[in-house]
Amino acid sequence: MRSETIENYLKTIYNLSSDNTRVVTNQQLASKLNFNPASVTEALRKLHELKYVVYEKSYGTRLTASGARMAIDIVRRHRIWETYLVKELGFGWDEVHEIAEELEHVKNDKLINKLAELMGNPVYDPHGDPIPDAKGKFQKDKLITLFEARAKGSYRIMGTSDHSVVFLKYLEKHGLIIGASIHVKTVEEVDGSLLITCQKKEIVISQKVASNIICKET
Amino acid sequence: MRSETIENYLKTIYNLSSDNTRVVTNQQLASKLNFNPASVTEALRKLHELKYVVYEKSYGTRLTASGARMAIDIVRRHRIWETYLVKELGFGWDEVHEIAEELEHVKNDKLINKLAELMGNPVYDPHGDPIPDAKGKFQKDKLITLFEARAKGSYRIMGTSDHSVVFLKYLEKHGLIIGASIHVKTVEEVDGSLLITCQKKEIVISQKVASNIICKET
DNA sequence: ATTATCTTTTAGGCATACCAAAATTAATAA
DNA sequence: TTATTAATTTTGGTATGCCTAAAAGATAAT
Repeated sequence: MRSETIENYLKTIYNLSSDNTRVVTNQQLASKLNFNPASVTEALRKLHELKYVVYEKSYGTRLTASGARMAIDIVRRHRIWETYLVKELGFGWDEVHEIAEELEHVKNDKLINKLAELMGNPVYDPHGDPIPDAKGKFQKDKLITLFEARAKGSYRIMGTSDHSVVFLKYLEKHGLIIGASIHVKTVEEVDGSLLITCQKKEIVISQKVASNIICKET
Repeated sequence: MRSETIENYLKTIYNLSSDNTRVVTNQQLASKLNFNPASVTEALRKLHELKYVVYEKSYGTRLTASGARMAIDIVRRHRIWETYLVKELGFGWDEVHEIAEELEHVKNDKLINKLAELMGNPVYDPHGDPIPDAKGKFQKDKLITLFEARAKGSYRIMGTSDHSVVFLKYLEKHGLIIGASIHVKTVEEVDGSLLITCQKKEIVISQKVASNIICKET
């Protein structure tokens, strides 16, 4: 199999399986890749032989450890390139996806690591998606403001940068206390506001508030 | 035909034909591309249909205008990437060729032009090969020092930056006067010295001397 | 001019990666 | 449970781009 073919399948399976927690169906893959389902069946059988996926017929597919690693490496390349194009070359965040789709197939660790280093090893790309490091690990411990996070996912509140009574009362009212687990459900591009859940309640918080909440990914 | 296949053929034909001045044989292509001659025949017939080459059987091949243009665009992308990798990312000049071989296939004019701009639109790559501009033209009129040129080719001496009597006598002694045509035969990487011919005589000139001779490509 | 050599082309094959249509299997509803 | 519907797989087919071996054509030497 051509390496680009393998990469496109693994990447798509990874994205559809939400971090490899779910099994992916042939139909999902076929529609995402714009292929005929018959082609997907054929490809999956080969990927199974190559030990990149576990494929049980008429059931579904999931990535093996080596398949997931390869997928994460592709994701890293894609997101580093997107970040580079936006931050260093001045592209708009909406025009970089297609270019990164091609650049991601250039497999050279030194190149990607140098680009990452040049930008201070960013942890999120311009769309707010997390960038795995060279070892394939997603940053989870670094403290960031909720504004910097700008990504769907789960976080734990670790502190605030605004210590005024007004602000702390506001947080307390919504249960946004230190140690609380929150979940970012949507990120509004227009004004940077976030829709989050905290203790089963949904709250919309503004960019301003978000930028004063210090948290870490969980 | 896959665009990468087309590009690899056109690029190779361009390089073998020395700026499209000669006709290229199937065997030359086959050995350069590490393909069987039979495969080359087949590909050339398709490239002829696609109007990228003029191919007469058992004679040879040359690029059409559109084929040459495409080849030059590939050369531009390749050389811009090589320059970028060396100058901006700190790669060694000897390790960038393979990476550029992959990056050159990413066709996005805006990307290449931004990279070029970032570097001040360089006219030579780290190996001393000329970089065509976005319109496919090679720089020929710009005045440069012979040191900057660092490339095999023909030049005309247009002046000097060192006007001392000693220097001018030195030049005169070797016939390196204003208006003289010279030809750079080899560039010594170690010390930047050049082996040139001037009026049929061979002369080695140091980097120091070269950097005081102003010339233009002819 | 004829033979020997070298190059190019033809002919037939193979793997990849896609497709459409038919057959099978699984899921859902009556 | 059976019928219906939906998803998956099988079967057979296509274009691409490479291959080898044999045939044809061009070149060079005697």
